[in-house]
Amino acid sequence: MEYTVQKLGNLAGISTRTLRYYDEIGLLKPARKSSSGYRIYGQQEVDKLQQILFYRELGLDLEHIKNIVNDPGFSSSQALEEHREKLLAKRLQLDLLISNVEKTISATEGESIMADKEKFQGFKQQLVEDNEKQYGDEIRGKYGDDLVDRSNAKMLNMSEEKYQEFIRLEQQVLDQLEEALRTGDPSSEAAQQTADLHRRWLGFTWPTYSKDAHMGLAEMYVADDRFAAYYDKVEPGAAQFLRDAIEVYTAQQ
Amino acid sequence: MEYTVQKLGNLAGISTRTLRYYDEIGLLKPARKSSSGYRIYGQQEVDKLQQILFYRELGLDLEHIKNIVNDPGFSSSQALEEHREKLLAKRLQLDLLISNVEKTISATEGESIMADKEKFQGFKQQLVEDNEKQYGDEIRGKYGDDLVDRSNAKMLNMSEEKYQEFIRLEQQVLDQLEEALRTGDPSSEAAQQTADLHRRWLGFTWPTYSKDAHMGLAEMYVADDRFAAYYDKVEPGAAQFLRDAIEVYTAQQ
DNA sequence: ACTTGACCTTGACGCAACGTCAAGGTGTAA
DNA sequence: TTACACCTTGACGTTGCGTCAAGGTCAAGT
Repeated sequence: MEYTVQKLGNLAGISTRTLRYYDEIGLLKPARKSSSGYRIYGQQEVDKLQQILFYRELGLDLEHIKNIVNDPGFSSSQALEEHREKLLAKRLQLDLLISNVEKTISATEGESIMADKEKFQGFKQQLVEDNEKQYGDEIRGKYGDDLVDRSNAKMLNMSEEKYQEFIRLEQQVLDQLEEALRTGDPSSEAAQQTADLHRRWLGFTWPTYSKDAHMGLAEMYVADDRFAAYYDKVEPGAAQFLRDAIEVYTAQQ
Repeated sequence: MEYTVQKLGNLAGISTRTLRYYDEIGLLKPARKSSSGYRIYGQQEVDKLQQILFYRELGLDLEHIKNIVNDPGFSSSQALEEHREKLLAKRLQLDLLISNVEKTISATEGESIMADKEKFQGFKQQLVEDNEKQYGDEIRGKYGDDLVDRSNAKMLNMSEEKYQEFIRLEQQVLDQLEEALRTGDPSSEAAQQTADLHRRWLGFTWPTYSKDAHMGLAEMYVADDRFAAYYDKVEPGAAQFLRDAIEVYTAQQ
């Protein structure tokens, strides 16, 4: 039996465009071309197409399929195994996505205040992850894996009331920082109060306190644009000012 | 604070190209442009970007995000709910994919004969599904839902030994059909034997036998290119011949 | 012989969300 | 002034086709 594009397309349940495309990328070439240039497929091509569609159903991309069906020596089992890994990873990601979306939905239902909170939570979580990626090794090297992990866990599992307190305190730090900035002096009473508030604020997310870690974080506030921006919202230079205040604070205690 | 593309990019952890793109599609436009044409973003834009990235993390496409962040009246909860449905559907599909890939892998491990078998299984399954889509209503209307469902279930759950028999019988049908074709007569002994073999072959997948259903399937062999192609592999016209033989067979019994 | 109408061809744009050059203007520190 | 980092717009590439568009081919009916 010989088939033109449409015949084969109907047979296999695919469009003629798809067959032209497969020809174009060398995945499935017709057995021959008629005198007028028509693509003519034979039985071998039908069989091969069946293989191709089988692997396509499994979600492999055409480049891999090309290798599998054209190169008999190609390890299709290895390709499938790799493909499986990719799919599993994709599912993990998808599960995470779904749980995040659901969390967001249930938060949105509970009024917009909660929505903001959840948004912030998500943002925090992302911050933690980003931070982990960028500074993870460094901080872990300095303060140990355990501290970092416990800090993250503590933040993400905070209770509702604690969270409200945490938020209030955060705002207080910002307010106090604004006032302290007007003194222009990092060792002023207002500035030192800011540093103290900041220390208490840290208590919500850090399992233990140490001057070194406190100072290290302060340094990061000026080194990392993302943190700097958070405090510079108050006023440009606020992050630097806070860092200086904390330097005095940690030296005094 | 004001930000150029790179500053904002670093702050948010995205590329400048992404910011240009968001500007281009009207998702996030800079607060203003400097005299030399530089994009300048302000605090509002930073906040908006944060929202955008939050929803992006949840996997929403930019078009939806645009609606959510630009149109305050837009129901973000509805968008999220729809998004959730889509994700769940995706996960179902993914689960199915993974199970198919794993089946294929374990089949491939048990030697290439098994690989062929599984491939065929998959193909059959697809055939059943396709067929269901195309003729489902029609057949179901004619013979009842139950018969169709049970036929599918029977085929997909066939035991290993049964399956081997099934395969052998299938080959016998084809061999016998080839021989019968040489007689050129659908009522010949050879042709009637073919029809009988075909009947027995059906017994493997059909829960009950009826002449009507047998004849109906034979009609489908010539009506549907996919089935026709399967038998026309033997020789062009084989499907038609088989149909004719079955017509005689069912009339005689 | 001529006209439909169904089939075939190649070519090229569109899709989502950017990555990645390329060519050229701008800002600033040495 | 020279370097160098930063900015701009423009445009192609990615994946797997869908969807026209403009134009040949083939069998059937008139």
